[in-house]
This record gives sequence, C-alpha cells and structure tokens, in this order.
Amino acid sequence: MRIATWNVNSVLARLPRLVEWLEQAAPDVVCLQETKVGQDAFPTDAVAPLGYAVAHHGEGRWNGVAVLSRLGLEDVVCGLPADPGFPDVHTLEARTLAATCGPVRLRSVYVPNGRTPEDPHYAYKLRWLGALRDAVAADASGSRPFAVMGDFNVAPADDDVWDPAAFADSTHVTPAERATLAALRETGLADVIPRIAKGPHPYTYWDYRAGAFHKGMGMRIDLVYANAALVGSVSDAWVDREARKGKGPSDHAPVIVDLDL
DNA sequence: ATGCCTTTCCCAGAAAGA
Repeated sequence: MRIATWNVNSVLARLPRLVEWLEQAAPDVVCLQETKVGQDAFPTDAVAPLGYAVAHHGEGRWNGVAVLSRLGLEDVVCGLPADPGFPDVHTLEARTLAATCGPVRLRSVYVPNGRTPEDPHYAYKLRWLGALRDAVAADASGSRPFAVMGDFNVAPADDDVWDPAAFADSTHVTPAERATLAALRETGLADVIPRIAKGPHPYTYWDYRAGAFHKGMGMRIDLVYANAALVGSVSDAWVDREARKGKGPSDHAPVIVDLDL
C-alpha cells in the first residue's frame, strides 16, 4: 500500500500535474493541502477516472485539504473539535480532515503559517497545534494504523532548513513551535523521515524565488507522523523531487510512504 | 527572502505564503 502527502498550492492550477503525478506515482491514498477551492469546487471528475474517491474540506481562496483514496473513504471528519479559529472561534479555517481508507486512518493537515513570532497568527498556530494533538490522541495510541500527514509549517530540527542562520527570529524553527511538535509525537507518533534522494537533507519545500530548488535552499516541513501500528509496516519513504521540477510546479514536493501491512 | 515568485480575488494590485 502506498500513501502520500502533497501541498499542491491550488488544486486547479496544479490539476494537469496532479493527474500526471497520480498516474505515475500511483498512490493508494494521498493527502492534499492548499487546494484553494470551495467545498464543492474540487475537480473530482478529473481524478475519478483514475479510481480515486475524494473527501474535501475547502473554503475558497485560502487553505483547503483533501484525501483522495482508491481504497474507500469512510468516517470522514472535517476540522478539529477545539479549533481556535482565526482571528477567533467564529472564523474556522479548512485546515484538516480525517478519513479511513481501507486498513488505515489518515488525517491531512495544513498547519497555520504563523507569519512572524509577534503576529497573532503565530499564537493561533500554537493553539491550533495543541488542538490537533487533542484530536489525534485516540487514533495515535490505537491499534489501527494511523498517520497525520501534511504541511506542518514547522521544521522539526535545524537540519531541516537549508541555513538555520537565515531563519533566526523567524517562524517555523522557534522552540515553541518545535515543542508543539514534540507534544504531538508524545501521543504515540513517530516522524517518518524520508530517505535521502539528492543533497544532504530530504527537503520537501523550496521557495519559488531565486532558484531556491536548484540551489538546495529547502526546508523539511511536510511531515508524516505515524503511530506504532503504521510505523512498523513502513518499507520505504522518500520525497518525490521530480514533482518540483519543470513547468508550473507547486513549491512543495510530495512525500511518499510505502507500507507492507 | 527586507517577498527576488505564485496564486487568489477578478482585471489592479493587495494579501498571503514560509
């Protein structure tokens, strides 16, 4: 069984590349982030011929997450029970949904960016990650294979950014953000780190500007956090760097994980 | 990278991303 996660940075802008990638990579289930289309605007007709059913949690211009599965989609749950919202609980954003796909339960996440450590968005990011921890605790400690995967907008360690000095006083690397990831792992989840494909680190994101991809100026912020039942079945994990090349890519590359359940 | 691209809103330029 093959599962994957990919921040597509607009599913409509990426649709030709998404379809091509689904044909080539052939994941059984893929979690998508930043679909950037409304709840009912996901292009399901484009992926249905490939055998994928779609569960989408969208809001329009921003955010949006989905699970595409050719192993069935059951028990779809959108959002978090204790979602703090931004700027407050009256404005919830489409940043996560969970679904059961055959033998596994998966949760697609698009963690808030945080903007700057002084910005209210940063406090929202930390609160949101706390709510995520509470939402996944039962699945994380359960016996069914489970993973929460997606764009976490946090680099777990200094090795996960191309130049730690360039990120001084920036979001994505602060001790508080990393502490929320550690608390998430403490529910029973392990970081499935992709193997090295090229360069010293398995980065998953490269800025569009200044040729960052070709200069190796990347970050590992797209993560697969898996419970014990799933980690034990991982046979391979890698970053599909080919998807970051060529014309019209997302600024994120997919992370693919093969399972031997 | 102090926004050097990209996408969305929708037709001009602001907002957001990490």
